[in-house]
Amino acid sequence: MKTELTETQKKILDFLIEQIKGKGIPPTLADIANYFGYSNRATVQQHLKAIEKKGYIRKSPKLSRAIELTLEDKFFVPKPVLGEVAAGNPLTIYPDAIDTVELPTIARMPKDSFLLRVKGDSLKDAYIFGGDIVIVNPNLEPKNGQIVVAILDDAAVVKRFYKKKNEIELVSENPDYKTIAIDKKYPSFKIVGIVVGVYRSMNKKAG
Amino acid sequence: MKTELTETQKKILDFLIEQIKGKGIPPTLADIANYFGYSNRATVQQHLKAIEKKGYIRKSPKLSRAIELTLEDKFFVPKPVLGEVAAGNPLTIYPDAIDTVELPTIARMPKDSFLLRVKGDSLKDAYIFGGDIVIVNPNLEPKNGQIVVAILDDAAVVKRFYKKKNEIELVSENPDYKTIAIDKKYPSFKIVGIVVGVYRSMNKKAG
DNA sequence: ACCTTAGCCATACATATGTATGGTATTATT
DNA sequence: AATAATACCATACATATGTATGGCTAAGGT
Repeated sequence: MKTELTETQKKILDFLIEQIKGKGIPPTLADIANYFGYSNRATVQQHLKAIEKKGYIRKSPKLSRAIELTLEDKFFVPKPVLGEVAAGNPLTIYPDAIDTVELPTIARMPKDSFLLRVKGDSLKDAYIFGGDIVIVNPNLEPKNGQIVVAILDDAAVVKRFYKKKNEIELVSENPDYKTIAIDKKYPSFKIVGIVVGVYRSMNKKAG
Repeated sequence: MKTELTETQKKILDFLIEQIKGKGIPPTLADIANYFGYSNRATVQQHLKAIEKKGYIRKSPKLSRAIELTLEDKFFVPKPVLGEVAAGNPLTIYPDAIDTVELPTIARMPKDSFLLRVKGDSLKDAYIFGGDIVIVNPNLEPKNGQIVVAILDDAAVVKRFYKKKNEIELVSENPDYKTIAIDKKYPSFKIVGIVVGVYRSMNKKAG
């Protein structure tokens, strides 16, 4: 059914997904034309018609911005996961996306937030398990007792945060792992963000 | 800054949130007028102007559907929770929303899905705990081993689903609770939907 | 050479959409 | 009684938006 898209059509579809998923509102033909530098909406119109014909989008006639992603029928839209983060022992954080989670449409990213997949079980007493996706907000100040993502010597960890006098304690919610204490001036330490939520898809067998 | 909204304005704002968050695309003035039975777009126009003046939305002039929710800055948007659902013993399901979860914008509801807050711990071995929000999709056929929400004698339960020859088994993921077996013809039994995801906010202390 | 496909532009058109303005009725407040 | 705010309607207008049609070029297949 679905034929391959040409390069140009792919770029336009990418733009559509980016706008719809990211910005939340489908663009008008004029928007698309403007973005790609087309002087004419008819050009866009023809590309959209081609993309629709190949089954990737659906359009309602005469209505503005009425572009729907057919992908959405699958309920799941790919979202990049920035890296794996160790709840147990530190793992390397990857510069690029290392994996793609099938995140349901329920999961539209909060602005500036990002996702990490948790590996290990050091937070199991906080009910966060390996395979869970944590939603990380980098724009919040950590408070004592909150679960944070931190980078320590180029590796990322998820731990509960406690601020002491001269050092910061990162404690696991699992007695098998011991607390990490970091001097506040330690250079290669950085709080990446705060875990504001946990999401777990039920596609794979839970547990 | 933000003044109180009138009843009518509240209803319109609710509709806006519902459309933007649920359907993914802001409505046109005509859409809103149609929904509320207004014969005229100008009526809507004036309401929107009032709502904007009070700071709840932002509009871009001359552009179609260019209604933004100012709430979105807060990252969290209120979502109704339809009821409580017992993971342990059945509880009554409420006709209206009993509570409101601050669901992050990461959590845009899949179409027709709804939320339930889990009470009890019968699913703890499936890593679902009391207080968690389950996302329920009523439009999927349950398969063996999936976690479903079911109504049994006017009470709702969350259990793992298994289809047998003449009966349906609902098993808890916790040895403390015993399996429920229902004859397929039992009248007051109904599968409500399938749990497609679990969300837990980290606002309150986890655990 | 011929045809198809992709990619782009220009023009023209219908209407969907937002906007401005003025009017009426109701209710509450002063 | 006067005033203001809310809620709704009708009409008129400008333009944003989608659509239809034709034409032009480059690349590739037959």
